[in-house]
Amino acid sequence: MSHELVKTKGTQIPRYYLIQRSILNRIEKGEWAPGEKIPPEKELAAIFGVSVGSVKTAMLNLSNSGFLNRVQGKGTFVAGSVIGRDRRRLYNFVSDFETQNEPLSVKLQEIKAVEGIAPICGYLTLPPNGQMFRVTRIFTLHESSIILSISYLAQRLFKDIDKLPRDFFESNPLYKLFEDTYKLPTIRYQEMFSAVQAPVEAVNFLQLSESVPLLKVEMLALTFKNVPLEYRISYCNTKDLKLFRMPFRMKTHRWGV
Amino acid sequence: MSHELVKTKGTQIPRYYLIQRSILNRIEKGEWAPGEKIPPEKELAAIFGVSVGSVKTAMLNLSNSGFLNRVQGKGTFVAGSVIGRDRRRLYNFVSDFETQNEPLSVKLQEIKAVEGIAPICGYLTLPPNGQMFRVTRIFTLHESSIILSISYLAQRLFKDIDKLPRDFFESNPLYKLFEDTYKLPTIRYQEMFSAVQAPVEAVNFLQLSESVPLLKVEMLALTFKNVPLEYRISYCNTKDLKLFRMPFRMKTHRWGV
DNA sequence: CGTAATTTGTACGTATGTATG
DNA sequence: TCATACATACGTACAAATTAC
Repeated sequence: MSHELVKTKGTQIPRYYLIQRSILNRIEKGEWAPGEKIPPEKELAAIFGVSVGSVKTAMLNLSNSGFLNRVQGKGTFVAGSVIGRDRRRLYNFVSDFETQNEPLSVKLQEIKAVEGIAPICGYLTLPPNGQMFRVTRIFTLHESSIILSISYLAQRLFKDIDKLPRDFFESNPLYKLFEDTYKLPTIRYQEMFSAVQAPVEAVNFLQLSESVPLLKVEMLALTFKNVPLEYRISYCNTKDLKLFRMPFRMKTHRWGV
Repeated sequence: MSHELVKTKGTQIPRYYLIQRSILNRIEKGEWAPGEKIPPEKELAAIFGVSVGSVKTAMLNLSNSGFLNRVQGKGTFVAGSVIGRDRRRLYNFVSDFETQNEPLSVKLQEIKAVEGIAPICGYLTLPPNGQMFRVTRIFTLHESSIILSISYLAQRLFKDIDKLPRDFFESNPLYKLFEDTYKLPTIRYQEMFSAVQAPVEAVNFLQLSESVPLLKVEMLALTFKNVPLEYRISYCNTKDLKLFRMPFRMKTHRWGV
């Protein structure tokens, strides 16, 4: 029994926190991959040389923060991307506060190697002439095009993504592709909202008769250690449907509030 | 010692959940008001006839969900509105992903009794000719007007709010006024985003030379039992600054991830 | 199909550490 | 310095879900 936590006496850092960090470290290094089962509480308690209670606290914290999924009777598993964690998506397109969410369908328009676009290289921590892929997609609802989405990815991280079959892009969300094929789960993301006059590409792709105001959403998706994965610009036609943010609810123990 | 939890044996509902509900119930009824100190763990354990551990679990859940604030050595206190819970606000106006948040200042433009505006009465669960107050405010940054914000409140809930001094509206956020003066904390809110051509009021108040695209944010703020408090339309000029959503982080125990 | 083994969930009791006033 | 109240930590027991036999 090799206790990994050599000593905590004399320190003010709680043991469960050290365990959290240790587990998270293994996940970040890919030692424990998304979907994988990690050792049970009792086993971890032995490994770390602490009580099951301390391991439980650590695992509950990591579960609450979305890094682990715990299932009674089965075990504890490494979670994937943030975005897919909740059953429902964070954003939906609705016509009113009361109406239900409508599912959008995706169509891949183009995937192309590009390089050196000024502010985007900065977001992706690439040099000014950095090699990127540009993924252009259209989101439609009932035959009408609602969103033009343009994603930029570092070629370094997503080798040969342009060789993948189109189907990969249309049957799954992009973050799922990152996670499954490239082992890069999305851990957090930032968003910026603004309103713009529709640029020409948007007028074409969204089949607008003229330049109308569009909701522009810029998103930066990051994985572990704040490494940027994707910078995305979405132009949303909010004439009929508006972008709705679900009220956030966190789960705590199994019986949340 | 009058045990409030008569029995849980034979049921599948955990004790800590019943305690949660009981505490939350007292808060909703105003028995324990925002800011007030609630009995310590040991005392509650005696009241409910359970162990301190069960009370702790219940209180941690309520703390994580934002209904309670716990301070080591002081006690547990009833929290106020969601919006002010985190130190930083959920939304900020920035020019770029990297830039820091800029503090906006508020100016009350007008507060007026109005009635029967079609979809808004529905949002506020008022009859079609319902009596409301309309609060018009301008948010500025460095002398330039960024946001025109129009709030609608039910007169029934906010009696004589139009008699309050202007200062009340300009020195504090609106949710703070709701909570402090009317004892109505904001428990959750929904938002809808869209892009619109600036309407005439916005052109005037935001001193626009012409009609430009504006980010329109509709918000519905709710208190306990999903009672609507405020329906707000914000027109944001995103020419220079964009609406930025902070990456969400939840706290679990004191030493979060 | 029932039974046992595994694993997490709930619950109790106790002891000690640490922040607050 | 001391009492109070929450935080951390241990150990134990049983319940409930899942899987394998």
